[in-house]
Amino acid sequence: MPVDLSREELERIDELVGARRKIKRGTTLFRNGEKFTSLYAIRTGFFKTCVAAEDGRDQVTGFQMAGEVVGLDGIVHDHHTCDAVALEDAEVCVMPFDRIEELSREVTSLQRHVHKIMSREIVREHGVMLLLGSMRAEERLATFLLNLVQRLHARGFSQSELILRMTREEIGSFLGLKLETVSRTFSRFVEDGIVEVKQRHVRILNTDALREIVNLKSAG
Amino acid sequence: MPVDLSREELERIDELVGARRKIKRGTTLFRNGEKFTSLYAIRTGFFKTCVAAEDGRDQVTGFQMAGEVVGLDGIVHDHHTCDAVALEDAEVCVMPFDRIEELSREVTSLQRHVHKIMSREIVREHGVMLLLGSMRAEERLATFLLNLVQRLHARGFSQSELILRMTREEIGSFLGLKLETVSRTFSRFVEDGIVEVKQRHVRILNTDALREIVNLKSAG
DNA sequence: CGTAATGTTGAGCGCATTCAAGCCGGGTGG
DNA sequence: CCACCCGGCTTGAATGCGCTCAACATTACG
Repeated sequence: MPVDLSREELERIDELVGARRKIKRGTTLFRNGEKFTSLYAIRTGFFKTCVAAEDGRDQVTGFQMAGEVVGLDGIVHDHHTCDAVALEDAEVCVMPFDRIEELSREVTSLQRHVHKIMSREIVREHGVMLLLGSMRAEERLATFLLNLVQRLHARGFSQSELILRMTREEIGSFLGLKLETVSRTFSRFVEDGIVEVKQRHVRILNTDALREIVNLKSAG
Repeated sequence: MPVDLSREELERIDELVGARRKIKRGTTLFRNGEKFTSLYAIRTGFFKTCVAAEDGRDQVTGFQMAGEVVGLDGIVHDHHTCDAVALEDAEVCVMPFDRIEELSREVTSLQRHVHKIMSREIVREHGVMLLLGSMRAEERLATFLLNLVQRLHARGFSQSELILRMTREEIGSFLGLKLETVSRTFSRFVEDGIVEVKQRHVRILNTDALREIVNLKSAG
């Protein structure tokens, strides 16, 4: 948790980090219906969260990487309402929510931090709603790639190269597209010289072109 | 705020309700870019919240009614990232966020309540993402109507009759559809005897049929 | 090395959109 | 009181984007 804190505050916050937990690729950190006890800070690895409709269809609601927090959905009803699945071997810090609430009554900056994390998630989801509600396939994929590479860059990775940890189907589920459409859209980007794609390895050749696709939208 | 509280706690919470504010129909409670200071509990009236893309398109992210809270988006960056527009004359309680944080350090049940409100919003948005990402027009509108009537019923209104406070275009924006599609879908429901529609007045004749539409989905 | 999972590509279709015309209802001013 | 206007709504016809279905290619993995 990268916040400005005094040493004393930091020591207090160490208290709330309970056990660490390793999650094997393909297994769940928590599942829809399970009792909610903790938030999880991702240390390493990559997750997806998804909600399910009764008929079996599911919607990926987000992809999370190191430094991000999952589990906020469970607070309202004391039970989780989505699944968190590791897309590669991962490790998380388990932060019992009781402790978080207890500590954030004493440490103002932690309280503030928790509020911001939740608000950030709300704002992020607003962005996804905009994407799902009004963008076309190319815009969605361009937005997705830019967002992903930006978050990776903030973690010290390349601005132009990335490895997708998720399948075309999972990307499609997140973006409200079928996997074939995702694949075709990738191919169009490749034809246009915007990216190189070799399976899950993506190299962005022309970031500005991606930005244009996002900004032109239907106005073009 | 309907929570179980001791008398003392209730008195403390009264402290955080600052002024009330009246919002005329068509005007904004807050706007994208404005400084964030407070959350707002809706006392009367009906709001929409919407985010804007650079090119002018906007996406309605939700409709809010009495008893619901708006403004959570502003916490992360100390500025609002969406607009809240009154769809009819409305009145809200202004709750300065400083006071909320202060008080919720002392009143455990308030702290818990604030966390639940934010988590509830996150879960609600998951549902909208599922809708936008994987449902067809009929399912979206059926889901929308059922949700609206259920929330109204919880406030003492009819289970089967409602007045839409928003235009077809606003419904469409929320559901990721064009206004013509919303209109056509309403017409289809009318043909099928599921609802009666006279402008913004809607009477649900067959709730089960709406539920079926939602649950059958593409599996049908 | 063989099998299953994942990804690519093609052809045809269908649902929602686009474009366009007309309708309804409420409000305003003559 | 009626004529008019304008925003909101409905409906029709044609288009097109993304989906479905299907075949094949590639990769991962036991």
